[in-house]
Amino acid sequence: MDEKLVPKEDAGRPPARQRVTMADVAARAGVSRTLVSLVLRNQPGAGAATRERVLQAAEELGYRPDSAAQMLARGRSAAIGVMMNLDQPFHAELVKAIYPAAEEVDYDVLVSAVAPGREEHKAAGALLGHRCEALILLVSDPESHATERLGGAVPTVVIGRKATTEGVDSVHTAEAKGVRQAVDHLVELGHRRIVHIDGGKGPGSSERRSAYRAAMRRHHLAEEIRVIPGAQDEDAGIAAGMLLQSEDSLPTAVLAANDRCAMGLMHALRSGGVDVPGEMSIVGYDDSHLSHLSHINLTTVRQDAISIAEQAVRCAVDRLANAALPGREIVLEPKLVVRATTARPRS
Amino acid sequence: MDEKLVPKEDAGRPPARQRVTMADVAARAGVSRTLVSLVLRNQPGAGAATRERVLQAAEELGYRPDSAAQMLARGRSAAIGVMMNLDQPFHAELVKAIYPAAEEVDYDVLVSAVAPGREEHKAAGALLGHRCEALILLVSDPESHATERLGGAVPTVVIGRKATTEGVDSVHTAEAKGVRQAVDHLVELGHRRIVHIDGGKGPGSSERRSAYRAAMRRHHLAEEIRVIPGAQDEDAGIAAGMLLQSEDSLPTAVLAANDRCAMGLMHALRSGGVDVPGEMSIVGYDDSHLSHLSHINLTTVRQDAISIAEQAVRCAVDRLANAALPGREIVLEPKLVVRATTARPRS
DNA sequence: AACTCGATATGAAGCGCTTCACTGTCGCGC
DNA sequence: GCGCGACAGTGAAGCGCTTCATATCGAGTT
Repeated sequence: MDEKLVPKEDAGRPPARQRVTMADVAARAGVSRTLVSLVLRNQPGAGAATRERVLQAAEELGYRPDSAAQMLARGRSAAIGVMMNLDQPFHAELVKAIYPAAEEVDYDVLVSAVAPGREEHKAAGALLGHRCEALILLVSDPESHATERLGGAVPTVVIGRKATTEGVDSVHTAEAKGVRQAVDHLVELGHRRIVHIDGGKGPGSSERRSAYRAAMRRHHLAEEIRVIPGAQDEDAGIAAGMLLQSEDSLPTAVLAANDRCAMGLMHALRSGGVDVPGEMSIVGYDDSHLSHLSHINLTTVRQDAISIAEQAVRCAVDRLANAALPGREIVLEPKLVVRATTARPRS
Repeated sequence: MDEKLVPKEDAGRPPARQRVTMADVAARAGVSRTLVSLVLRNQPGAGAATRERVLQAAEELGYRPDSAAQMLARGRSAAIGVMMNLDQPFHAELVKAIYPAAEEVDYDVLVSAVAPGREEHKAAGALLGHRCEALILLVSDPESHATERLGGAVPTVVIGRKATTEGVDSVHTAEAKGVRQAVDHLVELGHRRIVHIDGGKGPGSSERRSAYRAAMRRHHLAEEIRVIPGAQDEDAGIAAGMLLQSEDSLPTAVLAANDRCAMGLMHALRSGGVDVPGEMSIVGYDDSHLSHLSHINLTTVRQDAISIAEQAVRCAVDRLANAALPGREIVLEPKLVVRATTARPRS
């Protein structure tokens, strides 16, 4: 008899705090497990008094539903998986925005990060193992198209670049437009020698590169086109800054790969005694934390993390409702934020 | 008969890609589900040929074990939950280091981030719902002691400060020692007017504050003690930089709350024409990405994310093996990294 | 008085997996 | 030639939950 009651405690171990289960709550409230289930999910079917009793019992026992069991029983996880890269501050912004957006449509969020020794397919694989119903991939390597196929039939949204797989949605900003706005702004101020430090193989950089070229041509500045190979970090900006200063004459404006790159550039220039924006104007990209800072006050192109997140979640949910939807590409408008690092050229 | 075989497709919906389950793999390989389970977990008990056949069947079907079902059946999740704050770059470092450390001891990692509208107890609660066997809390608010109690009997490790709850372990660096090293270094260089910009209510800042005071006293510099209230971000550094420049005379050295704060300070000083380290030496705290950068080259106090992560995982695992362990406090040695922002005072 | 009905409650089945106890089948030693 | 252990493989139970079909009952309806 009591073997049945205490099946787990034979192993000589201390009483081994058993998990509080629904049955415990049911017993304490003197009702069936089914009813506990109903009450805890706010489903109708229980009387007010009973409901109260159940809630109290749950509270007293510190009951917490087991999400694994829930999902198994329900046949769905009610979770959206998000793959991110911890090195990218913008990813952090996106994830922060995805949480509320997913909650809005009653989904949990599972985060899986790419880390050294934990490549994209591993990170995304973990999400699939947890039976996430949809995947949102914040890619950092624009070449890694394999990951977006990993999901197979699971609705997948790629953030940061166009998806290349049939049936995979994507959300990103119109890089070209942002770059064009930046170039237009500089040209309007009177700049002609506008250099671009590119983002190497980072997300969006090839688009930005060609948009820069196109924008320059539109202003009949084809001869002034100059792309300095870079990356999306401070070091690239510093390197570019030193390169430029080692040359005969400085350009009057630089369009950096992103804010971090712009920061590095500014640092290098100011250390070298170059006045920004007096002698050189600088435009960043991202409108990250950095750029707001009072003394930095970087002119930059803003990508709106909140709308991106909302759109991505919406894509996922729509496709969840109708898997046959054709792949969508949602392109958001970036916005040039003019601050203090751009001005008329001196000459 | 065939009702049994296709129980789900009656609902008029399109064939509804069924999840590939172990039974599918078993059928295709012509063995029992049990055997598939064994093979997939590399357990002995299957012949080499069969094993091969099963693996191939799984491969062909794109089978992926359902971790919820696994955990339900096993009675354990084999996962460690990590609560982090996406705004803290150092948390990112820690999480990156926790992944491999956990893998080492055969645990998965579940990440749950604090975000606007998703407070600590919610983030940690989600982890508990997923039945994480242990919790690692990367706290950003040193006052939020309630979260560490949330886990109840679940092994909990707090990173970043001392735990205040019985039976909760903690891992952090010896703030005092790091600060002392920094002050010693500055004093050795000949500085006497050493100011500290504190980190407000950020993690570790009250410890650093009092360690600064103590270190100054040890050098008989009690009269020079000066703490400027700040925060752990660039803005605080900028504000402090402007404040200092508005005064009659500058101190010769500043110990900043952290690297970001130091960055802001440097920015403000250099914009104001103050030479670093010529006129003023600066020491940061964290040894984040930023400080390595060639042109920044910040002297700073390193906290070793990798060891912290390893220790935290070890604490969790140890307590998992023996819940009755007394609460441990693991204090790691910080290390002063001398770079280019500190030098002898000019005078 | 027999009935229907909504509100409240229950039991049993089953989600996909692991585990445990078990069945065959060999090959080997005595 | 028989028993025995090792190996290969199986079936059934059960993890904690949801869901479906069903039971119970007092109040209205006819």
